[in-house]
Formats: sequence, structure tokens, C-alpha cells
Amino acid sequence: MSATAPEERLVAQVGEVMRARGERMTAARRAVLLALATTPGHLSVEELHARAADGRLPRSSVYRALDALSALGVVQHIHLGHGATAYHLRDELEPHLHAQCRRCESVLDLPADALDPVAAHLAGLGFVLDPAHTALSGLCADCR
Amino acid sequence: MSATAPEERLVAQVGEVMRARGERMTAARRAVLLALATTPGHLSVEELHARAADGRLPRSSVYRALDALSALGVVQHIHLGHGATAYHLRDELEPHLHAQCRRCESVLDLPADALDPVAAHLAGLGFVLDPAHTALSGLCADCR
DNA sequence: CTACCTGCAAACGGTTTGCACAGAT
DNA sequence: ATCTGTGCAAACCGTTTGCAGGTAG
Repeated sequence: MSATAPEERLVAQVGEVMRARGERMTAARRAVLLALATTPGHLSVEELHARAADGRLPRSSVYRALDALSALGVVQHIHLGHGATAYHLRDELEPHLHAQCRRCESVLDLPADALDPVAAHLAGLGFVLDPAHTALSGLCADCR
Repeated sequence: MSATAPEERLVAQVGEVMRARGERMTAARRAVLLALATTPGHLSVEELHARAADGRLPRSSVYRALDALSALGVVQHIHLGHGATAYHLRDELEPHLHAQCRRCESVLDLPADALDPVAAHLAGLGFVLDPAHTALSGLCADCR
């Protein structure tokens, strides 16, 4: 019966959007998209390189696939202080922020509304906060 | 009469702390410290390199001077999303946070207590927030 | 005089790019 | 058949490091 797996549906959907824009759904993009869809949490390019197409996809292609998917709004990234940028599918249903320990680099998830007070303050200055775009920094319980 | 300039007092003070630790107040460290003390706001290593010792101080020495001064707690740094790290003297009297526009890269200052609500939430999880260590991200009034 | 520190130059990790070829439409 | 995307390799940028010589104490 082979019901259509949710990742395959995603690839098909994204493919349509790309075609509508005169772009193409290629093996590289499919591989990156599948890696993101089948792995929980956020992944570095390093990790994507390892998981997508079994490590056979060059890093530069991973970057270009991420660029293309980001342009569609399918993929988002988070800046983690010192460390490498982390990528993830846009999470429409479960948006959340991140706080990273500056010592052990572990990442904590926060409710999406955690920055609402600052966001309001900034809005008053005409500044639109993108709360998920950079991780907060500090020391986790274990590292204090 | 040549009254002692505040920067010179700072250099002398920091020099003492260094000596007390078995370290030294060298020309490189003095130059970086003076550049930070006489320039408002936060500076990249690039900018420090240009201002300290007239550009004659190698970048690697700027990094090492910053490391030494950071170890004393005299200097702090901020991670700015994509961009290069920014350095500044520890501002005991006027601590503040930063929000950076992801388009024009300009930086907005925020009151030090702007993240208190999140900090409280995180404290409940045992996580100690360091609110000044990473800049928030978004779009400024001009770039929207 | 003796550590500690500097300058230089090379290496580094993450990311971007130029180019000729491959492949989706 | 066309034109976008890929692979490769080299360049890039911010940062770190090894080492021989310099200098603060």
C-alpha cells in the first residue's frame, strides 16, 4: 500500500513552489530537505553534510540548497554565539526560541512568546524583532 | 599643569592588576585599551587594528591583547549575528543590551533590564542569562 | 636576567565563489 | 534544447597558533 510519507509530500510541495518560480527540485535540494525533515531539532552544515546523501553531497551544495530553501521560507537559521549557524525547517506549529550555554554549547528551547516584552519595547522604536534569529546566551544549570 | 587624563588613569590601574597577576602592561595592550577608552560604542577587531597604534599593531596582537583584557574583566564582547564580534570596555555605570538590524547592520541600544522577564523564566530552569553577550536581531525602522 | 609577550606567517573553520559540466524542465 | 544547479577547487574572512626574537619586571 505504501502510503505517501510526510517527507515525500513535503518534497513534492516544495518542488511545485520552485517550479512556479522557474527553479528546480534537484537531488541536492531533495537530500537537504529530507535530512531536515527527518531529523529533530536544528542541524549544522557539518551535520547536514553527513546526513544528506550519505556524505556524498559537497558542503558548497549544502549551502546552496539551504540558500534556495531559505529564499522560499521553507528553511530558517539561528545564529549561535561563537558556534556555527544552525538550520531547521520553518516550524509553523511549534515556533520557539533558543538559549545556548556558552560553556557546554547545549541549547535550551523557550516558549515563542518569551521575548514579547522586549519586542513591544522595540516596536515602539520602529524596530521589528525577529526573536528566533539569534540564540540567547548564558550558563546552563550544569555549567554554573 | 597637564592633569592626568582619565584614559591614562585607566591604563595605570589595569597595569597594576596585571602586575599583581604576574602579567605585564605592554605597548600592545596599552594601545588597545586606549583605543577602546577613547572611542564611543563597540569596535570590531578590524576597527581596533586601524585605531590602535596607527594600524601598526598586527591583528593577532589585537586579539591577544583583547584576550588578556577580557580575562581581567576589563573588556567584554558582543556577538552580532552574521557579523564580526564587537568589543567594548565593561560599562559598569551604563550597562545596556543591543539589537542589530539584519539588513543595514546598525545597532540599537536597549535598557539593561529589557530582558529581565526572560531572565526570570530562564532562572527557573537553572539557566543564568547573560543578556549583553549576544545582540538581538530584527529590522530597524529604516529597513522595514 | 628571565619570564612573559610580541611579530610574523602559516593554519584554521566556516562560508562563498568562478567555472565548466550535468541534469530538470 | 535550454538554462538552472552542481561539483570541484580555490578564495575568502575572522580567528588561532607555533615559533624565534623582544621587552617589562
